[in-house]
Amino acid sequence: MKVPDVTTDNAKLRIVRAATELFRKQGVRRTSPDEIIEASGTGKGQFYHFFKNKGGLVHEVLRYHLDRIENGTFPVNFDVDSWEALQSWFDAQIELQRRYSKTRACPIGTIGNDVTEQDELIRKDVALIFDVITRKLGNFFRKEKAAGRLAKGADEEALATLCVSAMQGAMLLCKVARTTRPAEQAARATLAHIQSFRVGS
Amino acid sequence: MKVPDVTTDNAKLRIVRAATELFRKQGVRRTSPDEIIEASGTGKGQFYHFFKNKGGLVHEVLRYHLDRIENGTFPVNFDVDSWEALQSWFDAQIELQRRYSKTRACPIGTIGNDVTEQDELIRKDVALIFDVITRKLGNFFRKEKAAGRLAKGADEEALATLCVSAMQGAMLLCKVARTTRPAEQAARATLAHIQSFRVGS
Amino acid sequence: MKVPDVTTDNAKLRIVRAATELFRKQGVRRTSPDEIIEASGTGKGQFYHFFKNKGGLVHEVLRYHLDRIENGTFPVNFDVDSWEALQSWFDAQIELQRRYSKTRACPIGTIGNDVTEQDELIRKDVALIFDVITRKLGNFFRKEKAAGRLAKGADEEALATLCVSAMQGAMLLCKVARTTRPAEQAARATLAHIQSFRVGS
Amino acid sequence: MKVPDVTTDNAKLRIVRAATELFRKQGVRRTSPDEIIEASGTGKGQFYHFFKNKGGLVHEVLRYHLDRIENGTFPVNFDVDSWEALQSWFDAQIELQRRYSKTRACPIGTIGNDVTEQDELIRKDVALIFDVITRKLGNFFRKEKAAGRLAKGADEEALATLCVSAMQGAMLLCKVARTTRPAEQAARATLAHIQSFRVGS
DNA sequence: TATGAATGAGGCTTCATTCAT
DNA sequence: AATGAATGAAGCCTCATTCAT
Repeated sequence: MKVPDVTTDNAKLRIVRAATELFRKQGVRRTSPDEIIEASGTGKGQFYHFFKNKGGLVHEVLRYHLDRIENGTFPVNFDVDSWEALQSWFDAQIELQRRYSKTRACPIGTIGNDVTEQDELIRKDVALIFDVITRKLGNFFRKEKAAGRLAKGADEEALATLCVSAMQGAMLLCKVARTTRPAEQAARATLAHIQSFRVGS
Repeated sequence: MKVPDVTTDNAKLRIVRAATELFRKQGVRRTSPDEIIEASGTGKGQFYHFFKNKGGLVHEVLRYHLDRIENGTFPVNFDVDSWEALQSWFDAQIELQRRYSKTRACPIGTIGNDVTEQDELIRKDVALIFDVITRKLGNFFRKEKAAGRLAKGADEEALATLCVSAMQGAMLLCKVARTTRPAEQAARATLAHIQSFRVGS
Repeated sequence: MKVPDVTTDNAKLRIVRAATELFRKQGVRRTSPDEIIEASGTGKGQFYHFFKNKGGLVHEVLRYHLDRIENGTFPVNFDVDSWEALQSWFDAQIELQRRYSKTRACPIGTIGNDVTEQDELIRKDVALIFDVITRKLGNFFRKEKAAGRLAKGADEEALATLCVSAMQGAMLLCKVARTTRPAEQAARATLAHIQSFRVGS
Repeated sequence: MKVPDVTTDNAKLRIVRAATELFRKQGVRRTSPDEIIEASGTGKGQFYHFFKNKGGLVHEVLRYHLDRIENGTFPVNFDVDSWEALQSWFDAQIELQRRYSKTRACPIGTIGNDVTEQDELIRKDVALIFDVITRKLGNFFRKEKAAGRLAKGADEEALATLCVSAMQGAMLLCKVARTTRPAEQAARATLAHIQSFRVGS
């Protein structure tokens, strides 16, 4: 498996990267192939050579996100393995909000929101990513419960879903209100809820 | 003198209603003036006679939502005044998800997600609505605290923000996963968290 | 003949006046009925009650200009009856340029330039006005020649045409160059030419 | 390998040429992109592929005029280098009027008249062209003065400005009066004025 | 691989005018 | 004489995609 050479290589990767950034900034629908081509410094032919169509590119962008989530190069680390890491998980998202205060910072959520009934493939891509994320958080809770550090009654999956939902929703509120407050409140409340299940410590 | 018949009459209202439904179903961006004109049985000139432009219509649609929220005719009742009503508030949203399982059910969130840096006016409209909603939930918590039925340490506003965030985010997860599960889990967890602050009862 | 009462009376006059100003500022084509209606504080029905269509209004605006030219209330006085008045005629136009340096100041020329093959009626209106203007200047030259103050060889009509042409053309140059220089140079040269025919004095 | 055939090939040039002609005939405002696309036998996408927008096309059309002025392929020759050439310069414009008796024949003036406050770029393009033209005429006068064939007191630039202004204005009069008379009179008078500065000969 | 010209459907908006009251 | 809703053609432009080289 070839490791892509970032500097010279690979119009394809350049397109994926340019698209990733543009999709995060303005959403999929508002980003035209021309814009991506321009930003990536490639040509029209390249685009349709590498990707069947715009949807094909979105698919690859989502794969790219998933890759980064799995190898830990995504701006937020989903491999939570300690209570500190959980705290950091929330903090990282608030930090993203602060940095890009005018846009929906989560690139996955942004794409998910643009999905329509038509894009079955993409919908599944996004679903898969949220699934992976939720499972990663859930794994931490399951591990803690197994270790007797989380109450028996805690529903690990529900807690994980709450984390993801609350932060995704909070980012929407942050975006429209132009403040990081909702994310901070949602994060604090969610964490408090989870902590209430902690045992011992 | 003609008595205005709400169902047939009144091109402006017909446009607002058609747009409301289309925006909810497919988002603002994917809905063209032509489509709205067609669906409302009006004409191009009407559209631009009543609304400065598409953004102007979005503004009116949001005002329409706000009106319905305030007078209780919105599909979800935000005037929560009892613990049962709070439970219903969550249930109503899950029910909406179930009904429109293929789309993002919350019409406000859908519009909010389509907002860009350009639409300052609309962004503020959406922010206002989320503010009203959050305040309404917060009012219930404040009332309960005042009545001694909610722990002193509870942060009413944070709880309200969590409710709204969690459900907005959960609806995104529901949409991409085509299941109401995330909404159910998020609702249950959020409610459990809030209940943990209840006193007496 | 009724003297229109400026303050209360006469939606029609209000429309004509608003249109006159808008046409001068932005040309006929760039000015829509709606804009005129808005500026005149009248209603759509008024407009089409008083004028058959937009062209009909242009016709009336031109009549309005002609009236003002004939009764001396136009911003430039065309009833030249002395060499000083001739000088003033040039100066007034340069002054108009200075005042409205960003637009073609002559309201007649502006309308004339917007005329197409279709607007036969309006073309004739404009032609008539330029005819009246040219004749007025010509009359002065004829009078002076009759009085022996202008050389026998002078072609009065050609001189008048030169005056009008040079200033109309110069105003175009002024507008695109954003300076009154062309008008000043054209005026000076034209005047010098005419003066060269003066006899005695 | 295809040899580019200027008449059929090259959509961009075909668009510029079609636009040039349509702009001259009916002005910029009255000419729609669709009309140009139709006349040039191209497609909508072509148009916006080659030109940012309609204004961008106008800009290119003006550059095209300037190119033709500078390389002598414009219908009027501005490289006046003799008194006969000066006479021809006037005659050519009268001839243009005769040929297109129903429209404003000067394509530059026609565009200049359509310019609004918004089109800064285009305004400057037109100003530049008039500048070039005026300078070319002025150069002839300067050369003649240097050679002692034009009176010392003659203002070369003012004379050039008079030539351009008078003919531009006269063409407006011609258009509205549907006769070439104003152009003939203005030309004759202007020439007479200039001749009065000739020395010797 | 790579380039960019070509295509045409459709999106948003303006405009001049007519109609019902 | 007055109001403003209704109409639909047309204007300008963007977009996703295909084609020729």
